[in-house]
Amino acid sequence: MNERKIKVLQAIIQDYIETAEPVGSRTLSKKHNLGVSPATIRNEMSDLEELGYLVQPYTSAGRIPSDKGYRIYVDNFMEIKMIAYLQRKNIKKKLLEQFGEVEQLLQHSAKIISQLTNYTSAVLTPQIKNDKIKRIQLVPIDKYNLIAVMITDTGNIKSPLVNVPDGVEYDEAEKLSNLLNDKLQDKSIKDVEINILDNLELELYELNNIIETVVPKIFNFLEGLDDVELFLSGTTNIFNFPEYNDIIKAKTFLTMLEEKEIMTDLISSTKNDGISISIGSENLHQEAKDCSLVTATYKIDDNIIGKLSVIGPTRMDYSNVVSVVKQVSQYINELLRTRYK
Amino acid sequence: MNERKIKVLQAIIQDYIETAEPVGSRTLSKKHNLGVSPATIRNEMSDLEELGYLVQPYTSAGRIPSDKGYRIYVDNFMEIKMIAYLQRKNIKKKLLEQFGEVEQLLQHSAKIISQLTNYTSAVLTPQIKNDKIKRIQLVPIDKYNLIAVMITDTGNIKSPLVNVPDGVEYDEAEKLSNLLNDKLQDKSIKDVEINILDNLELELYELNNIIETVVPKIFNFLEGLDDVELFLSGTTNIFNFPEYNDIIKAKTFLTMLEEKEIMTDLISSTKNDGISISIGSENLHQEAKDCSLVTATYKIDDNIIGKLSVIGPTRMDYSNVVSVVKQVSQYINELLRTRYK
DNA sequence: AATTAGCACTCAACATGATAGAGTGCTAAT
DNA sequence: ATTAGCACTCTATCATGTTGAGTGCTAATT
Repeated sequence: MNERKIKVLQAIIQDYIETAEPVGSRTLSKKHNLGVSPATIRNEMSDLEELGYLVQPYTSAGRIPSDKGYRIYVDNFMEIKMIAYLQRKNIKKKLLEQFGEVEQLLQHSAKIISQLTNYTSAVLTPQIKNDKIKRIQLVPIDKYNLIAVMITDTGNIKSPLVNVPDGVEYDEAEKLSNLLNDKLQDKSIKDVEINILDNLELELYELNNIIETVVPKIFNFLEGLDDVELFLSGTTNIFNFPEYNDIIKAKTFLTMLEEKEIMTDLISSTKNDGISISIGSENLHQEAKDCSLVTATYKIDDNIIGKLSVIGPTRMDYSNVVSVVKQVSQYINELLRTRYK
Repeated sequence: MNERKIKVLQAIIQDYIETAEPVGSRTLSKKHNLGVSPATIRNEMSDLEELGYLVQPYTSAGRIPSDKGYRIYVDNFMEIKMIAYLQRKNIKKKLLEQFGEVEQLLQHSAKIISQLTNYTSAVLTPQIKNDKIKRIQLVPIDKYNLIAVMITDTGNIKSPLVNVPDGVEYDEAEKLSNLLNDKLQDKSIKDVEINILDNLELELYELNNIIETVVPKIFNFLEGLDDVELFLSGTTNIFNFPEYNDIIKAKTFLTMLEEKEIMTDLISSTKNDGISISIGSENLHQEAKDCSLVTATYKIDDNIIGKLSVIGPTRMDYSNVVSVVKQVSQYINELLRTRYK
């Protein structure tokens, strides 16, 4: 790989990202003045193909980058521009405007990212099951209903309604509330187990029948908590790209987006620090073999708790996407840090 | 409109719904044995076109139903089959399985409807701003944070986190809690106004600075509550239909689905009892001029609180869709009634 | 030894033209 | 009032030819 090969490869990739057309030697020598004739470029291209960085859609067509080509580009040649000051300010403003609950913030981040990149963005919420319960309190509504309010160390609030057919008095609820708080505080949700029930019954035997109805319901609720949520935004953006002019391709892509499990897998299997890029066949699922993902993490308390991702064709403007994703994730981190410390 | 015209129209509509191909006189006389020759059918078709029930995509093609044609079919000729017993049981089972919070139930209903109909389904959640506050309670988390738990008469639970920079004591929170409860109970959310603040300050002057931080935050939260939420399911189902083989049509449709305002308008502008069908150009928005909506309402407390809808091409299997939507909405009503009474 | 001009060859994309087939509307016969 | 017969219309499809961007190889040039 001499200097010139690198230049040629880089030029081809940039051109292809821009035009979506296979790049030929003549076009290349015209646009990017490499100082050599098309014939020379042809030879280099032939070499690059042999090395696996380029492919030819058919004989006597121009070349397009292979997954391996994108990979070497992304790892070695790509320049990441800093996002413009005004745009940065704008992102921050928009994020602050919408910062009610954490989920709102994330949903809105997805929207901002898809608008700025023109691709589809996907955000994974924190894995709430790893959260520790910070406080739990039973709030009576009437004789037969109460709300079990819980807040976790990462600021997640859950408040399921619990029905008590036999009725419950105010002071009973309070007693049970205190007891639950003692037992569950600082436990992570997935560690809460049903056998805690037995301990409770021993300690507070006069409330046995209430405990027996309320506690299992809370456990069931915690059990049933969706592990992560997935927010999508800009799903129709793919219609901007010629690779999805084929109705079957478009359908396949959109169907994949609808499958929460696949998306969750794709996103959460990326590496856990900084920006991670996974290209075409590198992806965990066959369904995403024509797509690339650019993923960032966001944290609270120095624990990784979620990821945000851009998904689009492998012919993606990686440089721009990386800078947007990086910036937004950085702001989310800032906002979450100031909020929950 | 003699008897025979009706039969011909009906046959054309059913055939077109099934095949998506313009229906010609010969095909028609073969499939549905109407007892007359193609030539006679041709004459009837010509009449029906003049009456506005049919249109011809181009000279010398078969006929397809116009919006007006579908309308008369839906209003007068359509038979609605009762959905099969086993299927009914299955719907109920699935709904019960997933009945945690109301929102979950609705989200799941959307999924069931889209699966059973093969179209896209959209569900509008209750207009929470019309709900009355049943109970409000402040739950302290630590010195600087508390959760304002609210439950409404329709069973909606909201629990925003409220930050109190100056700190708040346990008993202060309780006092304020009781006061808020007194003042806000049975008020509808949209009637809660900021000037209530002033009254509170007069009554509980020793808590002035806490009231000043906490109460406005709760008001802001209530103000900012999204009026309705929209759940979609089966958005990629449209790719099953030849009318969306055209990439532009597909894009237009999916883009419309992404626009919450349009969808909310379309659905909520339908009539408020029983099943409502709106066909093509009858729809409120230009964007939906090739679509039909079949919409049902669901209620709690005899107040209409939400709608569920199927959206698809005007060439929709109205009969089947109506029966599914009717059945699901009925079950939702049942479940909500037993739950919140 | 590296570069490049020249040239024959390849292949998708597009335009053209011919044909088949489903359908219509009209007229005259039943 | 109904229908058979017929000329006509229009789309869809297929084969054919042309264009143009691109390649790879060879021989000439630097």
